[in-house]
Amino acid sequence: MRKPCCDKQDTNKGAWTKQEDQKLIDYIRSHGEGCWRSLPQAAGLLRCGKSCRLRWINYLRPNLKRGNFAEDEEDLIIKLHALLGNRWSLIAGRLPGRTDNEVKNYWNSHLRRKLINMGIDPNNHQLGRTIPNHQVQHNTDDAVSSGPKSKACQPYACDQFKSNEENNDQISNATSCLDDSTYALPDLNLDLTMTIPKRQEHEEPKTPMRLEHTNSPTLLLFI
DNA sequence: AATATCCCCAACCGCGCTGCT
DNA sequence: TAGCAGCGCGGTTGGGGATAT
Repeated sequence: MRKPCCDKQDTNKGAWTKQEDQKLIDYIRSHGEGCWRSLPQAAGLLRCGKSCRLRWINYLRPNLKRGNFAEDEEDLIIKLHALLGNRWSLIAGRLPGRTDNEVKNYWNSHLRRKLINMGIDPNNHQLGRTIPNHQVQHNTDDAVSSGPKSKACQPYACDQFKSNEENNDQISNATSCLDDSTYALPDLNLDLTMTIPKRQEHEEPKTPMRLEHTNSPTLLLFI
């Protein structure tokens, strides 16, 4: 049995107060991010470290964009979701000032519905068709080296989409508002190079993560 | 104006990954 | 190599505001 991340009896839960926010901001300004487990005590907060980290990353961090997503941000999220599935942190990494939580919430509350209304299955980015098994071999877990976490979403099968596009009038209608010329993966010209903001000088450079996608360019993610 | 329902989003929870001993 | 601690991620929840009746 895993130990809880903190002694929950002594921690506040729920919405953060302005005083708590200020304590967290002050502490991180003078000591920097990190050591989340010991941070609450050091900062005089009755919160668990996880809660502090989340509050900082999702709300208090400087340079966060608040408010509505621009149209180009929406398009980018849809395209990246088609490629990466529910890898919200990777998707958010391509949207300056946006957090994974924000992107995830926006997807679930707006973009999912938008795709559904357009007749597109938001889980696999297909146009309302069941995907034959042999055409979804290159799923997210195969394409992106990571653990067994991803279970909700099949990435976009570009060859399937192309064949649909040739034969189905519905498709051009449904995808028109997504800018057809860029929505189809083979033409997608996304630079998905990702860099770690702060790498210590003594650290070895990480090996790029290779995303291989049938009929699509190889993508390298430096993480 | 009051009540019900819907929807958004901040926050929580559990689990996997990584690094250290 | 195993065990542990800490961090990060994705899924889920619930409070509260917005909207409908």
